[in-house]
Amino acid sequence: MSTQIELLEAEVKAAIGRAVKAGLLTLDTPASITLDRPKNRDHGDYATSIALALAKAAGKKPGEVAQIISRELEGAAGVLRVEIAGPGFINITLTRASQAELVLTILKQARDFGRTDALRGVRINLEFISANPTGPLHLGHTRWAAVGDALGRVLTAAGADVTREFYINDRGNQMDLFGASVEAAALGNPIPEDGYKGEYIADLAKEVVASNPAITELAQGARHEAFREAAYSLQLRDQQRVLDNFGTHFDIWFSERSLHHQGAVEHGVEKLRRQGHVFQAEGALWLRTSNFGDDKDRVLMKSDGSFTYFSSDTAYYINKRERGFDICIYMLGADHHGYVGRLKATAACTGDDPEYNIHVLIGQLVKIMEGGQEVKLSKRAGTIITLEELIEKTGVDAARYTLIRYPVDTPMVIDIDILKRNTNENPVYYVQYAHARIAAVLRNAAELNISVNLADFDPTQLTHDRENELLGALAQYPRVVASAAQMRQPHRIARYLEELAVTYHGFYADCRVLPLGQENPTPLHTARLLLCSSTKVVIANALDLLGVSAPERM
RNA sequence: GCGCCUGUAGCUCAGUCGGAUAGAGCACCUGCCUUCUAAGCAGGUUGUCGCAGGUUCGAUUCCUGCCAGGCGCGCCA
Repeated sequence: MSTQIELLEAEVKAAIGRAVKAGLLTLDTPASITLDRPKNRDHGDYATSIALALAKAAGKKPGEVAQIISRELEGAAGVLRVEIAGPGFINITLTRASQAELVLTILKQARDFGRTDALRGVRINLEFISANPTGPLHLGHTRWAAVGDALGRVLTAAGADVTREFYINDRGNQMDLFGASVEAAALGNPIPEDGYKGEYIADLAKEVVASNPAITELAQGARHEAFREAAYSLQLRDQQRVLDNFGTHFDIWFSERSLHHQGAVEHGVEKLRRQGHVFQAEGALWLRTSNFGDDKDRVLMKSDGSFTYFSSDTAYYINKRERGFDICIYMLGADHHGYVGRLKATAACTGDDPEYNIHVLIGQLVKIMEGGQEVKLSKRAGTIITLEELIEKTGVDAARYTLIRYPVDTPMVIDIDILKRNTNENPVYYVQYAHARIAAVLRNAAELNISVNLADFDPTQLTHDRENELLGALAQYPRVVASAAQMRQPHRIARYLEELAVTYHGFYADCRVLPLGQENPTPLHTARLLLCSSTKVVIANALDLLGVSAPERM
């Protein structure tokens, strides 16, 4: 079950333990050892700077500590050579065969290879997109549609129990304005001053009237409501359809209205009151969020007796926690970063630990280039690019991959023209190509009747540098998944995939996998074939975490 | 004014607890398919890691200040 890295880390730890026991070192054995994959191949298969880190505590020079540890480490399972370099790095070279065992591990675990239990048992509510149902999803939502979904998959792979949730902002002035806009379009009246003006409003109007011709005959008040509700339902369904096509699925579509209907807001206020952070001032009801780092206190109920949007937010958070979620992750756009303080403070007001129970990810905005120019997005002016349009232009895989490839706190620039090109200017093809290439090799191998029986795998066959590099890259995968989950950074999966693809392509160029001409299959052919097969498994698993397909042919 | 994010090659960007000679793609040049997918491989060119201090064996990474850009600071939703 353990990968070679984990085993080696345990060996290093054990070596330190032995040194301490023998009185060679006086210090506490560190809880974890970090092994790095050195960039320079002369530095062995793995390197650790643990001796440098422990030098001070041990009261010795780093070089001496490294000497002591490396002496204990020599002869450990699978270790071929231990060397000390520079100020005290310990460079470890493994026997080739011990590294090659990984192939069997991967092929046995197959789809489960890379899954960890880093977050086992943790119930996570992952909320993202949460758009108003007053228009199509646009590029602002797109980044989250891709990244949020990928994060959900990554957290699941790390063992967490994840629920993806979309909060429908179906309450308030925006909805009325939206309804009034559709109504006006249907009746041929001018769209209200602050109304929605996109073409889709006219389309919605037609659709509403087509499905219910009598709607225009209703009395004004009833008509207004009927238009709003009909348009709402159509628009929501449209959002769901588009997200479905994009491969982003939600477990729960949570209506803000339902929160109010079930009295959750009053319940939330009551809970906060019991915690002692609610107070009355200037005729309004406030939450003292400033006690927990917020810049100012927030109003829960206005002096006119109505609840604020903030009160919905707090109620919603409390509702999530009462549904049993340990961690609530929010994914918000940079234009909402002002919410972080109050959300965290709200969590603290309910008695939660804002460092653990709530996690707010802020995504910087996406800038779009097309035809060499920046495309300005304005819902008002109707110059939005919708998620659907982006998919039409680039395809789901290219769009998803590009959006996920960058950390969310970087403002990113997307050039539509580049995305449209099916060339390796888009790294997704480079990665997918590696997968398709392996698939082709495996197809050809099947025709040649080469054994892919695990029992015929001989790890000592894999002695080429390229094979060694590939094995090293494959061994990284589980820890990449774990760190992507822990850091909430799915882009790490994409970057890893690119590295793995580079390594595979290099291997492929230098290491012939199948027999040439009339040559008979040898154990080396089988070993390389199984190495290819295990690489294919890892690429497919990683692409799956991004929601990107792993094609058999390209 | 206060707060969050960003500043790394000509362009777009990577770079988990500080680690060895700072990386990738694109762009530009040169080689490699009469045998596994050339959407590939190999090689070449490209840097004041925004600036200035500090912390230490060691700083692109941590701390402080400054400069530049993006975004936000309602009893709006």
